[in-house]
Formats: sequence, structure tokens, C-alpha cells
Amino acid sequence: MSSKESKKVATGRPKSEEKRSAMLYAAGCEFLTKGYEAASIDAIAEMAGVSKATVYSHFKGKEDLFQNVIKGKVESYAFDGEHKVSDDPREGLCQIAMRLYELLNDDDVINMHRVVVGESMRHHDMAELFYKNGPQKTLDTIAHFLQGQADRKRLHIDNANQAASQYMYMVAGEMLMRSMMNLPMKMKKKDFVQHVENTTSQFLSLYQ
Amino acid sequence: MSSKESKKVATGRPKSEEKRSAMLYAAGCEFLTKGYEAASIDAIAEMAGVSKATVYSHFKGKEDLFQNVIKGKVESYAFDGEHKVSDDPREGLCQIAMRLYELLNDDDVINMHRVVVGESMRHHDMAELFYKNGPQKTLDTIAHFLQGQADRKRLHIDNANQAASQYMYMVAGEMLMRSMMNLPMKMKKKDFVQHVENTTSQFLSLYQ
DNA sequence: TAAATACTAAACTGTTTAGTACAGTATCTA
DNA sequence: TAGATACTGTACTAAACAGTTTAGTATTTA
Repeated sequence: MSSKESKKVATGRPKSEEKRSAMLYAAGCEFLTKGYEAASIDAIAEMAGVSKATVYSHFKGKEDLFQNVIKGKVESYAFDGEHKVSDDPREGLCQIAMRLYELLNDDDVINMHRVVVGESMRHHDMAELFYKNGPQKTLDTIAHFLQGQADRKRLHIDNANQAASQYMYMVAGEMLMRSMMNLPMKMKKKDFVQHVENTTSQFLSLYQ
Repeated sequence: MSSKESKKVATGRPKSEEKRSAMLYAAGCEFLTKGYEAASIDAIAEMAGVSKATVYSHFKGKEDLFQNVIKGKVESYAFDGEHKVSDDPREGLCQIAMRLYELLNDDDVINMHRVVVGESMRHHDMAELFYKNGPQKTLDTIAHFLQGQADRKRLHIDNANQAASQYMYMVAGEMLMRSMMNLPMKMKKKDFVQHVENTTSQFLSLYQ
């Protein structure tokens, strides 16, 4: 049912997967650093070491290229819910928080936030896709962890989703905001660890 | 010392303040809905009912126009620290939170977040200006309120800035994020009031 | 009234961009 | 080997855009 299979049996020279990757990589750099409007197809083609016509043979146009880039990045950077996490409430939350920290220190991740926010009016579907697979996935992971604790009566939580949102933004709200606006970080990693420990204690005290 | 006074004594026909306002208003619409790159000077001139040359007689160029728009908006939308707030911890915080809610429901405010985040790589100074007069001002207001409570021994707070950030993002983090990404709001105003009351209780329990 | 400046409309420059066309070459399958 | 498709390089189109110029008109102060 995929687009390849739906075509008649392939004949002649096949499209190069390598070139496709190179184009997507280059497009990623271009879109994420310059934004949709300012990104140039010529620049992407040159960076990918490919002729412009090849870009248009692999993708329908700028729009299509952009969507493929965002979809690809979203997949590869998703907050991994399957990651092993301690069963202890404090330790588990701290581990999750530190994974969040790493994520928010990745330039690609922050650039994606920037582009998606900046384009959210004109690319509403991309914003939705990004949010669902980005921030929402992180929230879900935290909520799932909290629900597990609640089920075992280790925490007293009515609404795990609400509590998850609370925790995430308590821990990382300001950092996320400042990163998106390209402002200098107030906390070094060591400070952040301390901050996470304090915040986690406070959070737990609300539900213990 | 202002730019006007620094010029030799005015003679001839003076520049129209009305036209200037019209241009800034139009530019505001254009920049805030389309972003910097996609905004068009021709469109701004037309919307303002003014010739293109007039735009360039009032402003040095697109860049200058953009900066004037952002500076103007930032001033007019600043979170008002002088606003009267109850002296009671719970009531005061709830009042501040509801003002924040109103702010985050203003399309102009959200569009400004979007544009500033989207342009923060290429207009670093604008991002800084916006953050200082926007989010930071809100944080300062909360911190100032909390410090007042701490001084009168009604709350036990070491670091008022940290506590302010905690409160602000606990209350409004998810809403802000979703708004910026142009996603449907989960909470109606009534739900938000309830949310504020619950969150405020929890927050206060951390410092009482 | 005269000098000075603001403003308009329209044309224009120079640049950039998305996307296409084409002729030649490379690489695949049957 | 032959037919098919990929890919290149270059040139092109058509449109948009920032910014300038010009010639003429309007409005101000002195």
C-alpha cells in the first residue's frame, strides 16, 4: 500500500536513497536554522550535492520537503517512553527530568520548537504533529509513571495528566521558554540537577 | 535630546503622526500574522492607506519598522506591576494568575510570542527586549509579591525568583505552550479559575 | 507669497525565489 | 544490449520583494 508499491513494477534506474537522505539532511539544516520562508531550495540542493531538478523529482515542492523534514525529526527525537526508569518515585522523576534536560539542550530540538512555533499559523498540521509527538509524549510518559505510582498507592494522585503537566513545567518551563527565545541559560547542568532534586521533593510532598 | 529636538528647527510641512500610527498599526498586523520574512512592505503601505515612499520617509527600512512595531507592542502589553493586588497570599496570587490568563488570551500577545520565538535567531535583540518586558516582568511581579509575603513572615521563601517561576509555569506553562503552537485550548475560563485555585493551594502549601 | 518639507502614484532597479525545460550522461532491469 | 528512468547542469520563466527615483501636488512656517 506504500507509495512505492502502488506504482507499477520498478524499471530503469531507481531513485537514490542516499541522495534522498542527503537532501533531507540539508533541508533539515536549512529549515531549522532559517525558518520556512527564508530557507532556499537552491541552498538545500547545493548543500546536498544534488541538482535542483533532483530535489523536485524526489519531492513535490518546498512544502512537501518541509513536511518530510519535520516528520522525520519528530520521529527521531521523540521522548522515549520505553526508556528504563527507576521504580522509586523520587528517583524515577529525577531520571525523567534529566532526560528532559538533555533533550532541551539539543540544538535541533530547540530549533524545531522555534520553527514550529513560528510557523504554527501557516502550518497548523505540523504544529499539531510536533506537539503530539514532542511535548505531549513527554507529558504522557510522566503521567504514565505517576499513574503507576498511584496505582500502587505510593502517591495520592487524582489526575495524573494534570500532575504531569505541573511537574514538567515546574521543572523545565523557564528553561524551555528561554531556550526558545535564544536567551542565555541561567543554570549550568550542576545547578539543574540541584533544581530538579528540590523541585521533585516539593512536587512529591504535594502527593504523598 | 530626542530625535526630533536634535534636528534643526522644524520648517515646512510636518510629518503626519496619524500616518505614522496607521503605518505602525498595519505593520503590526502584517508582521504579527505573517512573520518577519513573509511580511510585505507593499501590503503594509496599502493597508495603512499610504504610499510606499512614505513608509521609507518615516522608517529606515523593513528592519527599523519591525523593531518599532515590537517595541511599541511590548510597551503597550507589559504586565502591569503597579496593578492593585490583594494583600492575602491566596487571593493575591489568584488575581495575578487571572491577569496572566487574560494576557495569554490576547491574540496580539500570543502572536508576538510566536514571531519573537520564530525570529529569535535572526533578531536576538528583539527576543531579549521582548522577554525582559514580557515574561520577565510577569515573573518579577510575582517574585515581588512573594517577597512581600516572606518579609511579613506569611510565607517561608528563600528564593522568591525561583518560587515565582515555579508558580507561573505551574499555572500557565501548558496553556502558554499550546497557545504558541496554535493548538485548541483545553480549558475554558471557568475551568481555568478552578485550576488556578487548586494550583495556588498546592503552591502555598509548599511555603506555609 | 516663498521656501521647505510631506506625500502620492507610478515606474523602475536589482535581486531573489520557486519551479520548469531540456539536452546530455549515468545507471539500473530485463 | 536495449529500454527506461535518474541525475546533472544550465538556462529559463514568472512572480515577488526591498528599496529608489521622479514629477507633481499638498501643507506647513516664516
